[in-house]
Amino acid sequence: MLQLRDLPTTAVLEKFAERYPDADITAISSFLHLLRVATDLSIALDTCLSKHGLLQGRWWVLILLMREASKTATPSVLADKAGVTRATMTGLIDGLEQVGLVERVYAKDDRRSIVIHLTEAGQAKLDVVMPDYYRRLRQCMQELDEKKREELHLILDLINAGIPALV
Amino acid sequence: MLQLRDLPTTAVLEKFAERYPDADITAISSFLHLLRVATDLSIALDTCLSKHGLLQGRWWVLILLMREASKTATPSVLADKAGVTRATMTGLIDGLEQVGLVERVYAKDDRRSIVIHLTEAGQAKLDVVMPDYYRRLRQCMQELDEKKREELHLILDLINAGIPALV
DNA sequence: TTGACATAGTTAGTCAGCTAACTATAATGT
DNA sequence: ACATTATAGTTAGCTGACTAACTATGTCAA
Repeated sequence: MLQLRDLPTTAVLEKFAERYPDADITAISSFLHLLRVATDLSIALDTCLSKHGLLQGRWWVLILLMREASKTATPSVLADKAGVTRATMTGLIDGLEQVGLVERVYAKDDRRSIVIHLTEAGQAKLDVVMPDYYRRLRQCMQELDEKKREELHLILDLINAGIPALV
Repeated sequence: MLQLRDLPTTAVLEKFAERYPDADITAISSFLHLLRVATDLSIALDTCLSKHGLLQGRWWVLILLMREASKTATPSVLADKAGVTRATMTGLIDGLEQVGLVERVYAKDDRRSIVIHLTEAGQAKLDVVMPDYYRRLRQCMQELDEKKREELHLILDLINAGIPALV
């Protein structure tokens, strides 16, 4: 995703709207603002995680495993939940297995399938990363009171409902 | 950016909050919701642009050039405004130049520098892409009234101000 | 004035995503 | 029962970001 360092001013958008009458200035402005803040958040998250030797992909896999009572899941399920292809998940698991945070366990009932297991080291890594992440995130959002958080939730759902119209 | 197909329920977050007391459940929920909607928007934008043979990077370069009265800018300035490295901008310009949407013009005053010029074909491409993009975006955001757009703006600014705390 | 540093753009190599094709195994319908 | 189809995971190769190193040119201070 681009970082959109230089968002258009209203004056620029008005100029564009003269040439392209379909332009809805506040819609464009909201859209770009949303993309920009989200990109900056994502970059900040990566920076935070990289201090612990993780990136978003691997970190998310660990979290998905921790959510399970058995601390295990198949690569296919993990891929679906993380929103990546199975091929990408193979790579993420390779990386995590090499540093000992997860292990591949071969299934007996279906010999095509394997399960990925969160190791003790993987859980220990989360026990360091998550408190740090949660503490930082709390600070990041502290100026947003509960009312604003609810407003945001509603607004995001409205935008989300409109996404099919964009494609 | 991950696609976060499977956001945690409040129940899952409460479970995590037991183990990690710093967890601020509505902050986490807002954060992930924002990232997810923005990612989906970005993917939808790419889908829309790809119908015109563009991706976000190249499209944004064309827009930045069109904003200028001279329809030109240097690669360095474009890189800064698009939030990519100069190396990446070299590649974006290569691609745009190959299909004739921009051209490199060698500067006389500073022989290190070149300027990138939006060609007639580049302007013509924008004149097709932008109305389509604006029309779709208007539809996508149509359920968001002006009041909600202002609320969103305010909320995003608050979150943005908190980002340094996340890094 | 000239040596050190700064700036503009490019090149080479890395990385994490992707698609498409592959192997192995399981499930299914005739 | 067995040929076809579906599923699980991996591999190979592509892409568009990135960093680091490079060439060429400009700037500035001793």
